Amino acid sequence: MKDNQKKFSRLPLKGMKDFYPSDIRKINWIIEQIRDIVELYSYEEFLGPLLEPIEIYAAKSSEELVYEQSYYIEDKKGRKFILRPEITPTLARMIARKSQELKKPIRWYAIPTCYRYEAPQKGRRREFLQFNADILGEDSLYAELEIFKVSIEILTSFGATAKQFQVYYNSRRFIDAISKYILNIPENKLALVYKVLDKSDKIDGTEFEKYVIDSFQDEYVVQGILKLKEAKSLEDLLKKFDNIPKEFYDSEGYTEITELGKLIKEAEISDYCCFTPNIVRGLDYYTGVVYEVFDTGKENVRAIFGGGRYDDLLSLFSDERVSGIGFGMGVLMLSLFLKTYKLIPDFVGENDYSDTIYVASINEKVANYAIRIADLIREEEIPCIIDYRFKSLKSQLSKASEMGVLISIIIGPNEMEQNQVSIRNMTTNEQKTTDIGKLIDEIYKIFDELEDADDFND
RNA sequence: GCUCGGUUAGUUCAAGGAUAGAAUUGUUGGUUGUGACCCAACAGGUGGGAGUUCGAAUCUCUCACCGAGCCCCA
Repeated sequence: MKDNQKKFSRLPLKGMKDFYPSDIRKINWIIEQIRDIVELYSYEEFLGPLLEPIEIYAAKSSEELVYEQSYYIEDKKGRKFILRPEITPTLARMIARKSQELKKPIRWYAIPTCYRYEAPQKGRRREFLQFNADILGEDSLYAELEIFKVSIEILTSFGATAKQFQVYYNSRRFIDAISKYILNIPENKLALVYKVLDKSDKIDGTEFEKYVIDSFQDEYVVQGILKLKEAKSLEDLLKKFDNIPKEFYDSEGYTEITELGKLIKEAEISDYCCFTPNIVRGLDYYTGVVYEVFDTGKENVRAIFGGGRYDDLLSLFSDERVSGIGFGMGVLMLSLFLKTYKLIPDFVGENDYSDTIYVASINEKVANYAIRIADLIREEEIPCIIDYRFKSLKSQLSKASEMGVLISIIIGPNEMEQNQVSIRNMTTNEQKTTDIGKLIDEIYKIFDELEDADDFND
């Protein structure tokens, strides 16, 4: 009889995803690899609450935006909280709380689940994992260099090459200097310059030109911005301008870019890095060097990840000035990149039972004995599965074989009486009966044989 | 929020108004304590709602969801 009751939808909520074991295996594999890299650089993991007060996000952008594009919840007292759309404000809060106590520079990373109420699309979901790493309290450009190196190493550790991705960097201070000393743009229009440049890669040539003209009526400025968009290198860019004043060359922005270029060269990561004057990033709080990592191919147009330097991150929470540089990376976007270049090996998604022992029992009378045997094996930290069907040995071994188990243990009344077990090598069909005391040794022996056979095959 | 394309067993696909099929997966079995092949049985489906129609998986509308993009992107 079927009941006619309506069943609920099996799908997760819009923009959310169910992670089955095979999905989790891939995600974990990716995350572990990233973790290995940042821990080599001695970054420490932190994490904060999923809920935060709305103000700490609203302060950075308009409150409307936060309400429109965030999940927020109300507690029983009617207070509104936000499901974190990013973790940087939480980081700032946590640093501000203990800034006197924490040794600088601070190197921290986090892998928070974040939420944004937006239309899902390629590389973007409403619930997503983000990897963040930041250095705080290190003002020198070596911090930038380190962040670049970490970014590059994360990707190369997966096997990605300089042909597949590039770090495009710039400095907002450099744009400031160009604007101020060369283009004579008033300071209150700087934000507009950032905004226009941020658009430059997103809309095509003629439309962009129109957009620039609409934004700045001045012909000289318009030409200047177009030069910023087109320049392939620093020298190339500066060649396009006549009469560059000395103040420009003395400016913080110019020296920062040239210094950083030098550091990149010395660190031998020039192949991966490229100065690109139209990279500015959308975020308001960036003040210095900004960068984005792009897939160089056509398949993933979006940035894989990006970051930059922010000088007064703590300002929301304290008067103390701590400068930081960091990046945030969507794990989903990274996995798309890795998939594009086939950098996730097939075995990652598959469950591996090759180190697992399968215990099959002839009948239920030996169940207790079988459980004791399994515990013995687990005490050795060897994974062990018991088949509780106690049916035909045929079906039990068949199951073990299907799963890819390499060693099975067979237990019946005969073995139990003698305090023995039968141990079967599933690849060679060799089977022997031994005393319980020798079980573990026998298991290791078979594992060794299997490994040798494996080496021989290679 | 907008535009376009989708939605049929767990999965991949058929059926283009009348009986929804296959492959694969899953479960069980193929006789006493020995797996991989093979065989059999069983299980499992038209996203929700409304309309047109004698009759709708199929045509129309609508909602939901999925996908590609746009806007946005902390």
